[in-house]
Amino acid sequence: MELTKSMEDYLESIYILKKQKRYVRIKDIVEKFNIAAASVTEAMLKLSKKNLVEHEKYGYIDLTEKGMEEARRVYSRHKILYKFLKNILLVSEGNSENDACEMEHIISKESYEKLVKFCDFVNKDTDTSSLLDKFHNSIDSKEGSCNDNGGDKMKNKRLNELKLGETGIILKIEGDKKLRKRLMDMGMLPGTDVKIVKVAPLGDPIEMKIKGFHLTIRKEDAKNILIED
Amino acid sequence: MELTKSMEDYLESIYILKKQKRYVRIKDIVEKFNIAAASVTEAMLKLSKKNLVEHEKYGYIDLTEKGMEEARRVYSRHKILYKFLKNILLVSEGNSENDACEMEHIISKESYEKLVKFCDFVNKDTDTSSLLDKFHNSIDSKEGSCNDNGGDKMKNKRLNELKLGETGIILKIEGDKKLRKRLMDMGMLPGTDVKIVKVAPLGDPIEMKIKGFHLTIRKEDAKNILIED
DNA sequence: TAAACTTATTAGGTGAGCCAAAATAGGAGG
DNA sequence: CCTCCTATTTTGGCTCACCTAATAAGTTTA
Repeated sequence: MELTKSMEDYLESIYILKKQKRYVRIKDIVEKFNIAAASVTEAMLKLSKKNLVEHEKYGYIDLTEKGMEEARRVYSRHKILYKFLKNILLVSEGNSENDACEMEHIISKESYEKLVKFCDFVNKDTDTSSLLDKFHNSIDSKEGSCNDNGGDKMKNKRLNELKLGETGIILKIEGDKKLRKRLMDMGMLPGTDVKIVKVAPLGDPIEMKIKGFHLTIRKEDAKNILIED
Repeated sequence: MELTKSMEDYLESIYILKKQKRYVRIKDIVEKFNIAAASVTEAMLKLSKKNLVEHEKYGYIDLTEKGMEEARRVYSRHKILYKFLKNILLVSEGNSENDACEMEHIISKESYEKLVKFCDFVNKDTDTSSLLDKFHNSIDSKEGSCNDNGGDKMKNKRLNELKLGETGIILKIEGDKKLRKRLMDMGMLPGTDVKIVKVAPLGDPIEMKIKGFHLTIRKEDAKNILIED
């Protein structure tokens, strides 16, 4: 199907309006989005051609079964995103709503499903609520730790500087060609996630998990791998 | 400033490429996004005019101080979203990356900051990790509970059907005009969040929290308020 | 029932962001 | 120094999602 963000927005708003008003007309959508009526008329024409909406000239607007499905798909994403932002992260109502409105169009099915499970889990598990309270308290107190961008310049580490249990993403591999090739053959490509799983007594060698399997390299070699975390 | 998604993407990619390559050229960006070189040339022109990028014809591309700031703002959002999706929700690498790539442009400052704190909290608090493990285990086992859209039709409840502690969003208020006006004057407008905080023995009256203050209404009246959760 | 008002449609136009094809610049090797 | 190849720019065109202004269809009301 592949709908644009706008088209999804129109379908979703028709869906919501119909729950409240029984009859939806061009004007309702105009008011909802604050756009020119001409734009809505045009959009309804397009959606009609795609069999997502029924709309005869100067008449009421309705969703087809297909349109309903799409609208529900989008709206269910909206709701879970809103809940997560509002109730778990304690984002303000306005920002939760706006962010949910945008993210609903782009979140993948997998992320959506995992987020549903996460919210479910937080709701049902009793241990979680006290922990969540703890988190909510901590939000207000310490205002630090959050570098929007200013301040420290996000300087990069090298692989040997990562501590046990830490994770990072490979940014770049330095050193001579031979070494670079050898490391890359082992799966160390820029963009790959690594996690340090064991460090020998003197910090050498270092064992890491990469692409699901374990890999051990010498500290000397690790110095050639730039990491960002 | 108000940059479009595309422009933010270009800035971000230049930022990342420069960390890896020292010199960034049109071709690098072409390869990164798989678009025509003409589009990149055009975009660089626009960014130059906005003083975000330095680029002389047929030469190297560099970020100005201002461009660097913007790039870092976007990139820091990317990283935290990726981490959250990948490490907390256990979304696959590909989807985490793609979703982060899109969401980075739209997430509000507040949501971003709260998400940073949340990830921080999860990392530092030791109680959390065991709980997170519990969540991660639960992900694989129960595959249910996640209605993408099919199946149940998201039917709406009425306010009196909400249980203690549950939350919902007001969808619509029915009943005669007088009642509707009275309820709306108390702040019950469509779109408002409510949370049930107390229910008297026979389910009447019902006390709820709405817009920060408490409100008590009769069960009879609550039946007129449609809720979606 | 016709004027007055509201709502919707048509027509024509804009900017963003992409494209293909043609023209041009820069660098490497003969 | 010229030729060839690749990288870049120019040109002209396309779609999407908006817009304004003019027109037409419904609706209300005197």
